[in-house]
Amino acid sequence: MAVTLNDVAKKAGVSASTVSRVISGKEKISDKTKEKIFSIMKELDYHPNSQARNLATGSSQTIGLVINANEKDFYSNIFFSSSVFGIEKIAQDNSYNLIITNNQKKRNDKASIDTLLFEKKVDGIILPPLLLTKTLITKLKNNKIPFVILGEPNYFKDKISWVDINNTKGSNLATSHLYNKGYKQIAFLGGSENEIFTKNRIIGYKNSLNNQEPLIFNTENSEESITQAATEILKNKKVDSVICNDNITALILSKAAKEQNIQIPKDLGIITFDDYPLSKYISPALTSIVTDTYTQGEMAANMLFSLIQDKTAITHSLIDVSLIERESSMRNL
Amino acid sequence: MAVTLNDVAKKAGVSASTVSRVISGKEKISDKTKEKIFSIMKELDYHPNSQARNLATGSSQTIGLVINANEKDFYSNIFFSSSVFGIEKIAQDNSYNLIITNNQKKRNDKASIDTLLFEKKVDGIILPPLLLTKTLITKLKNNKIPFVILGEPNYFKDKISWVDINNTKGSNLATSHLYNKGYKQIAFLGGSENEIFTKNRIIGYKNSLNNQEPLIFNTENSEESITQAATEILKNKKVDSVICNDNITALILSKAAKEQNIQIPKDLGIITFDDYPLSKYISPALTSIVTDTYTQGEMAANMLFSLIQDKTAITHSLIDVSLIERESSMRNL
DNA sequence: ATAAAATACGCAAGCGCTTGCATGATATTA
DNA sequence: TAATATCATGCAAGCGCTTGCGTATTTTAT
Repeated sequence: MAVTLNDVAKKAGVSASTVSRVISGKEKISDKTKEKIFSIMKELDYHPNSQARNLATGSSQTIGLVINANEKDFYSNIFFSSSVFGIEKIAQDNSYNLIITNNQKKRNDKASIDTLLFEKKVDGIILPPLLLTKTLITKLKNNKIPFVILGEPNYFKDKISWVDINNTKGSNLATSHLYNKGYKQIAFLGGSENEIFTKNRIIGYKNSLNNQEPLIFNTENSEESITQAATEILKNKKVDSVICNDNITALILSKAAKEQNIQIPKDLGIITFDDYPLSKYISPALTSIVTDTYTQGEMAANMLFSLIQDKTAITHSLIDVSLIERESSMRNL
Repeated sequence: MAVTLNDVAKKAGVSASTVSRVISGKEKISDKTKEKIFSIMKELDYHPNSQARNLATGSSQTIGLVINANEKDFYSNIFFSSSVFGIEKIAQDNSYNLIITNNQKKRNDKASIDTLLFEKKVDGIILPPLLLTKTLITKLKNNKIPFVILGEPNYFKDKISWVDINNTKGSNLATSHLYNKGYKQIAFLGGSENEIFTKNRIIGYKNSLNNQEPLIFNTENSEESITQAATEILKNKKVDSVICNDNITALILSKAAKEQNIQIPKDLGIITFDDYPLSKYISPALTSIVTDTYTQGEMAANMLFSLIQDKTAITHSLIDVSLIERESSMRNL
């Protein structure tokens, strides 16, 4: 049905190999035949069949992105979406396609990863830290499949390519900003230390502390848990400012504060990680640490393509963060 | 390097066809050889090469999703992410993979779509309404490529499969909710009638109006434009309630109102389309029309698989909406 | 017991493309 | 002008799998 290489070759009176070489452009072909073949390709509206090409070459011109997101979880959604845009951008720049698979615990787990890797033959894969088990690493290494982790991994940090947000720096910025504004007792609210990004944020927080004990309030990823921790913070009369692990946490805290007539930023300063587009429109607008997951995605994809070319090109990197000051920490000294 | 069908066949002392048949499971093979082959496949850790299979069968076991999103635009991101999860879910249920391509004007435009479609990378494709030009439709039809539109299309509504949110019903719900709360003069704020979803929302709004003229304030997708329209609304002393086209619009309006000491919901009722997870935590919490884009994605994918099986199975459908009442419209009568 | 039907499997061509090697034509050099 | 190098192209095998057709073997019916 569809027009094939051979159809083009026949019509042009040349062999299939010649047409193939014209398309790939990597070998010398006389200008005359080249033009002829190009015009015939146009005429017949020829499109190479990538399946066939891939079978012959052994490359799929495709990379995979595995995510482990609860479909209805906003946090993972928003994070996911901006990094995926970055990844897709770089893939497209390299004339690659991007296959996305959600790897849910509920579903038949590793099946989807295995399919991607061993059947679809993606040329490389980007994974979230949580999915990275030691057996998976072994499998990937054994099969020489390039991969990069979208975040700092728990194992083999040195032997694996990964990109993370510079979370410790984020906490540094937040902490010193609050001190500069005259706050004296800063608390950290949200997340669990099982999450490596939270762990890093807490490290950064602790490192920048001045004349105070760390005041850490971990939470689970649920409204109740966060509300409870927020209440506890507000009870603690020492605390005059809080670094929140994400926007929802910041909003829950902010709401609880309002209900107790605690004024923001006068009585309580708030900074949040992640700059959701909404957070500048709410009141008080939230001072935020900008975590550029789009760039993180770009970087991850770039690393992956380096690995695809040279399997030994292991690197890591941290995406820089910045602080945007808004009302929630703008205390008039 | 990798284990092939033939390796398995040789080791089992059978022909490749037999192994192939065992795998596909569609033909009679004796239990004895079946078991033998299965155990050898395990032993050798055999994975079928989908490139080869696809070349032989002509199917790619992959569907495509084309989006046209500005990578840094939150609106499109959040919309995109939930529908993509729905699509991916259904793809996985059907043992298909999902390729995602962002079709940016800046980039070489239709190249990405063409690659997906005509190089046999996908068996079908999901497109946003904006990308659907008449030439593309012709091309798709000519090539018998199954496709469904993620939203109501501008052309050929009857001859194309599509799923949209029931936007008119959304406006109906919002309007009658506001009337029930005792508001008398409802305005519609945001969006442009070029967007078909906005158009439908305005139709629904007009249809449910009671003893009032339509009060429509369209905006561009920019902060200034929205702020300006919001200011204008607040000047119009008739208006006592507003249906906003999205959350950011609602927040900008809400902020402007606060600055003028207009009280929500007492002096001004607000309802917004789309229920962002944040909107229940802000103050006033926003009454929202829930637009279930996850289900929309699922539905789109299901439609696509119907089309893949039977190219004539054209259908359309609207995803039901609901209203969640929160503070911004809770006037004490 | 014999014909007919069903079963289990092998053969080989084919899916559309790439690529190492070979070859004839043309250009370069001494 | 002969010898050598360079070009432009063709040949054919191969990538790993599927599938229509054919055949030997077993089962069922008579």
